[in-house]
Amino acid sequence: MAASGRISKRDATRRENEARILAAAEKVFAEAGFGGATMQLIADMAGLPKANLHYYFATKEELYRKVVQQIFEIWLHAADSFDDAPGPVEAIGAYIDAKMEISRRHPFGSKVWASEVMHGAPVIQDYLETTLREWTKGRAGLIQRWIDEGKMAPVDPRHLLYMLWATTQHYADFGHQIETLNGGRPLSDRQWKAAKESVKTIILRGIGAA
Amino acid sequence: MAASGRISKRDATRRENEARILAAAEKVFAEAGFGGATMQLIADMAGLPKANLHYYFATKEELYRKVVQQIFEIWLHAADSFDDAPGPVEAIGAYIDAKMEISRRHPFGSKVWASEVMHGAPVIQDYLETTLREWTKGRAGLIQRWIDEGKMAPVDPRHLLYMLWATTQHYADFGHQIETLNGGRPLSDRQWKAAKESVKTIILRGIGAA
DNA sequence: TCTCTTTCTGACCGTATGGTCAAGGTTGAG
DNA sequence: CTCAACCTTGACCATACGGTCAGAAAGAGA
Repeated sequence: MAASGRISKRDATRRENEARILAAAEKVFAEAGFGGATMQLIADMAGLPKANLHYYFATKEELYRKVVQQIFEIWLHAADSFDDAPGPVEAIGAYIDAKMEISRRHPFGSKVWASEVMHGAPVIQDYLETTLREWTKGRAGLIQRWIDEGKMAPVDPRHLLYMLWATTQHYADFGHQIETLNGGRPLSDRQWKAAKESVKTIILRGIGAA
Repeated sequence: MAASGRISKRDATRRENEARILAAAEKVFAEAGFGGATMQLIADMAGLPKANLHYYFATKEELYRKVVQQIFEIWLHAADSFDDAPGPVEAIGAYIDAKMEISRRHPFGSKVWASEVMHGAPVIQDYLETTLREWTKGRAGLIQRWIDEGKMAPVDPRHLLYMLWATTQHYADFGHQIETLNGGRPLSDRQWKAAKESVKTIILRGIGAA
């Protein structure tokens, strides 16, 4: 029974299996693309028989959709940093920090998202047209207000947002390239910190807010 | 015979067919990913029977490799802008212009490249380790010199380069998202110009070179 | 025109993939 | 303990895909 806070063994197993599958799927979709990913590979990586995947997720599309949605949630949540800030320096600084952290912690998710958008967003087009459009409109308005109040230089708010997305996500999506150019080694803690600082410094100075 | 400047009908056809196939392949690989792309679809788009593709390109991998190489060439060529410039403003300004123009003219190529790198660069890893590594080292050194000469603010040259790549390529790779946020319409000439200016303004001011 | 080489193509093949299913196991409420 | 609901899985199926091939067509040189 689930009426109390008690979770039954069934519920626990279900949750764990779903989580395992989603994690494996995220990785496989990121590394092979939707077309290149196979249910068998995801199953192996999750340590479950393939038929079991289809018990939890009827089709490959459905599984993929869940993965993409999961990422979108994380994405949106990072935007909170943007809100409760008095001005552009704090807001954008915190947003860059948050998004860089996501790039570091969820590189697979970022890649799946990038892949989805690059392929014309067949699965999450409606999100783009509703949630993301709203979000963008709101933040662009906020930035415009800061400009009007003289808190930053007059730049096109939308292109600034694109720049923030591009720059931060690049560290996840092109992580392999960066790693190669770093002598084949992943960025160290110190290097990640330097990356964050570089991005923040250039952009904040670039918008005349530092 | 081809000893003279004369091109035989055969050579002409060959060239045209290869070009058609490569163009179709670029588009299909960009829109579906390597795994999602099918030789049949590429063939249809090129207006040739599938078996004919295999006459010109033995395998799907070989065709894909050619597509990626083609892009890499264009990529490198854009870097010329970087060289014959007296200082950061001219060099980086011209580089941004060139790369934005590529994003606009070759969005499919950019996507294929992004996809390739995101999947761990299985095909062009050697290019990353040789040509790109050299190129990056050279430009980073150049930027460092400008910093030492007081022509720009002290920023990490590599992270600046990543920022340039990320920002400019974003307009190709995430073009669909940008289009959606633009009310479903592709960016107009005017908007592309504004994009270029925004990027240049923010980055050049960001590195204290404007 | 004749002949040799290159190009073209419909039909075909083996394989891998997404998805199904029926039978058997496990869990938990009453 | 019982039974219904839920979960697990090996075996199976239809399809679609990359790639092959034999022979027809077309071009180039003589």
